[in-house]
Amino acid sequence: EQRWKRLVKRLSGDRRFQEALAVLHALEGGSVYPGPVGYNIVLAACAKAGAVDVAYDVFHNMESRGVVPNTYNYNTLISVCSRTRNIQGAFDVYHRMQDLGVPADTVTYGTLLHACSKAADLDRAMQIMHALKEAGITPDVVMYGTVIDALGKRGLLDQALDLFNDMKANNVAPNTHIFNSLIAASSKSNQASKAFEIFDDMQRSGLEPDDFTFSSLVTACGRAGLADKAWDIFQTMLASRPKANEFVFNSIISACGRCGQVDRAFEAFEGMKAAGHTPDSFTYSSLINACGTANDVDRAFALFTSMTDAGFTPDAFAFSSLIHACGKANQLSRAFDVFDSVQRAGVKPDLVTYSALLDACCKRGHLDKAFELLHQMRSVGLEANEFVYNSLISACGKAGQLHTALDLFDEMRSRSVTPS
RNA sequence: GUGGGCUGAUAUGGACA
Repeated sequence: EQRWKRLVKRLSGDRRFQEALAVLHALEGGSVYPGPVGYNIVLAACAKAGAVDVAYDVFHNMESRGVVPNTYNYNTLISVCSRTRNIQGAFDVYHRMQDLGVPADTVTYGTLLHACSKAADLDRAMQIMHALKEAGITPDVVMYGTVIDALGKRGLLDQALDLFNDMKANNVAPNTHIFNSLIAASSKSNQASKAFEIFDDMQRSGLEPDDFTFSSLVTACGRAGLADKAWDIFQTMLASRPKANEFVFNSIISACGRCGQVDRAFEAFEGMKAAGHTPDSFTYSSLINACGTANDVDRAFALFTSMTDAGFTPDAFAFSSLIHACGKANQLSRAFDVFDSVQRAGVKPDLVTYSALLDACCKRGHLDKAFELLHQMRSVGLEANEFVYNSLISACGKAGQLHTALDLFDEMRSRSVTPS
């Protein structure tokens, strides 16, 4: 009886959706009835794979086979829209289920809220929250969590905290997700002390901090320049939870790097490997950055080499970090060498790669080279952003080229790039 | 009626100031 489920799961997990459907069709009229559950396994796999069109096909296929979609099926379809930031599609599905009298549940609302959040439509999310309360429905902990997290990601820490209080006033008990979101929100808003307040609150509530908690805390310290505090909390955590995951290690490496603590960053790097984790692209670019921040270009290059020796393909982040390190140490020709090697490595330089090099040129007063790069990036379809304009304008200013600076400023405004 | 299955929320890396 469970065999067909495993088969359908495996097939749809391998993106063999048509074969999965064929299995469901073959079961029709037999002794087992996969029904909405069977189709939802396929739908959920489409959602994970981001295969929107296939998901709709599966949904229609289910209907045409006389299987009436239930709340779960509609929820999954809403989730598909949500993942692809198709907020309109999500609400269309919701309205359709209302029209057909299929009851919405907490998951429906939670998924809709998540859709709003992914599409950065916080007003709509708040409207839903209010509408639910008007209808006498108290949002559950996941709904609160979704909106709290969305607010935090937009830098609206105070509103996130307001909602946190609102949920407690409604007797909804905060869980680990909620506290972790708030700690991450504090980190994003560069409020490390707030992060620790929430951390204390979390422990007073009897909840165990997890890897999410610690990586957010460490990141908060790193952003605030609290090197020792980052290291402290990391060490304390290791004492009680030696099996921290790679996120935690990457976070401490990055935090140490930001604070100019290269040696600690490398110590954590060793600890990471000793813990059995394979360093990933986050690890390497954080380390390169750590070297760059400390003006140790040679160490950055050595690391870059060991990274490729280990069979790792550098990505645009690694290259940009290396270019930035060269620029910061006034090694412009080396920066250009790296830039050339980007293309050779088959990596597409992106806006940040260009702007790192362009800024290095600007800082050295090589306006000609900077404008050449501007031209070059435009020729591959990359437009200048605020960072690029700022670099150029400030370099023109220093070089006494006021006309050019003003022209750039006008151009920037006419393209409605916000000056800062 | 009850239980179960498929669906929703959290953390890490690069450029100007």
